[in-house]
Amino acid sequence: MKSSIKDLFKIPIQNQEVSVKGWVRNERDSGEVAFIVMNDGSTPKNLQIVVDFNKIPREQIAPIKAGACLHIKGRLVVSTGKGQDREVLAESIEVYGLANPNEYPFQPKKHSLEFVREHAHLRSRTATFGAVFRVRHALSYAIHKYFNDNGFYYVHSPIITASDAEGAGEMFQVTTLPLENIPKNEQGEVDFKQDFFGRSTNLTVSGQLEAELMALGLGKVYTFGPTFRAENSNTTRHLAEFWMIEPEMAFYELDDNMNLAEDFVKYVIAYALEHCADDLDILEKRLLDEEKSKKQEEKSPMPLVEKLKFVIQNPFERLTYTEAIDILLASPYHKKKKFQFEVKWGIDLQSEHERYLVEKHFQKPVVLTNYPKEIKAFYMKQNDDGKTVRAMDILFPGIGEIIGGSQREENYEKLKNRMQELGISTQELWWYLDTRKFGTAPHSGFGLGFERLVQFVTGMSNIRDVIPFPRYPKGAEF
RNA sequence: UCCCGAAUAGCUCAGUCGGUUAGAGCAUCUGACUGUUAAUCAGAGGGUCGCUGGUUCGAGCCCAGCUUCGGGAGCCA
Repeated sequence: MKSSIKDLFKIPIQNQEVSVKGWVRNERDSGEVAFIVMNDGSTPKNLQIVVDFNKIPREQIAPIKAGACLHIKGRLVVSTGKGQDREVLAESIEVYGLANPNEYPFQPKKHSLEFVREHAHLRSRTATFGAVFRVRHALSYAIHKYFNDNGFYYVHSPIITASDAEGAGEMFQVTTLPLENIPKNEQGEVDFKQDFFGRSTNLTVSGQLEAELMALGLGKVYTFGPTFRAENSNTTRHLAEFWMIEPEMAFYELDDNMNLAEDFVKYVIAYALEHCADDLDILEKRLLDEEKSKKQEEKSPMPLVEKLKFVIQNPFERLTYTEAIDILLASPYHKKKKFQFEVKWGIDLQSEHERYLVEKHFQKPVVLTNYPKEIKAFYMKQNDDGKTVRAMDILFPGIGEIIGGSQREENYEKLKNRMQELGISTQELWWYLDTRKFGTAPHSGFGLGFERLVQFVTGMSNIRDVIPFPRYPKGAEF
């Protein structure tokens, strides 16, 4: 295998011949020598190339500017300058591709995230986004490792589905019908019988229902794939295309589900801390720099790495929805009428309420359980009180709900009745109901928005900056 | 989708009360410098002030609409 810059930082420095390929971050000359700062994406560290004009003519490196791609052959030596322990004395330079400085968008200076976002096709070459995407990879790998090591099977839920019953949001229609001449039936409705699947289909909003089918046969499974919402959401926390992790476990009850969720999320954060220390260091400095101009109350209470360590070292606070409402009602915020939305039992908690609980009251992740059934999905297991369901949401500081899950209703009659109450077609979801008809079992699961996890770990405030090519309303350019 | 804010050089931004030739830092280019760390120093080039329309003797500045971006909210993960 060819050696990367990451490798070159690990080997002993012995004046040996090395080959470096990468992109120029910065270039400067000083009298008889020039310095080229190179990065190849393998590590956040840059490698300094020293060019002696007695060996390589000045004219040859004159056109080399930030953004160019080079192949350097030279010797790995101890650096005589400060700031790095090693550097490469160039013996030959092959130019793979120059970058015209009048056109290449990134200059050797600080850019705003907004500007870099507009050049998403090139942003993996920047220090910040290199770090974000390496951390994203590490988290992704850690997720698979965790589940694999704990006896879960990775199942692939379909991207195209016919079910629209989950009610998770607006969906993207999938069709081969000609848009300029849509076939209609005798009632004047769109005739989906002529469509590719012979029925109306859409991009999946969740793999949960399919994961349940698989769990009730394989035991413990998880999905990790793209999901789609056609909501007109313009926020720093929503995407039209995002990746979701959805474990589903037979014979797990609500407490087992909570234990798993907490252990899982702590594991993947710990993995990132262990394997992405350099990247997290860059991201922590970036965040501190970004927050310099903010008011004290808007600043993060602790630096990024400290925050991540705090989360994995302390138990999450667990309480019921009812207890949470009581805390909110007794809070000084409520008494001073600082909440914009009314607090009373039965409401769906607003962002401001979740933030109060997580950031002000407990100051750590919070797990809320046993929500009113009216504000939760049809498939959640109903409690004996007739009012609540066995739901659990994990709330994180800064990003709100990161995990939503529940024990599922395994009783055929109760599930069917609840679907009918909510006007969900039991005929369309006959296959889902079948699992309760044949050998039903208690089971539980949860969903985790992957990008929100990446946001939390990297400290990036906009979700569009933690996925390489974000999809959002009016945004699908790259 | 709703509320608030913004759009001026390649980037980040300033631009006073509506008034002559629209500025700065960085980047770029030219030159200087025997090892720099976002090098430094000297000089130069670089503008359809987001778009459309309006008010006015006169608009970067005022008004309206549109577009895009940012912050917050809703929907949610």
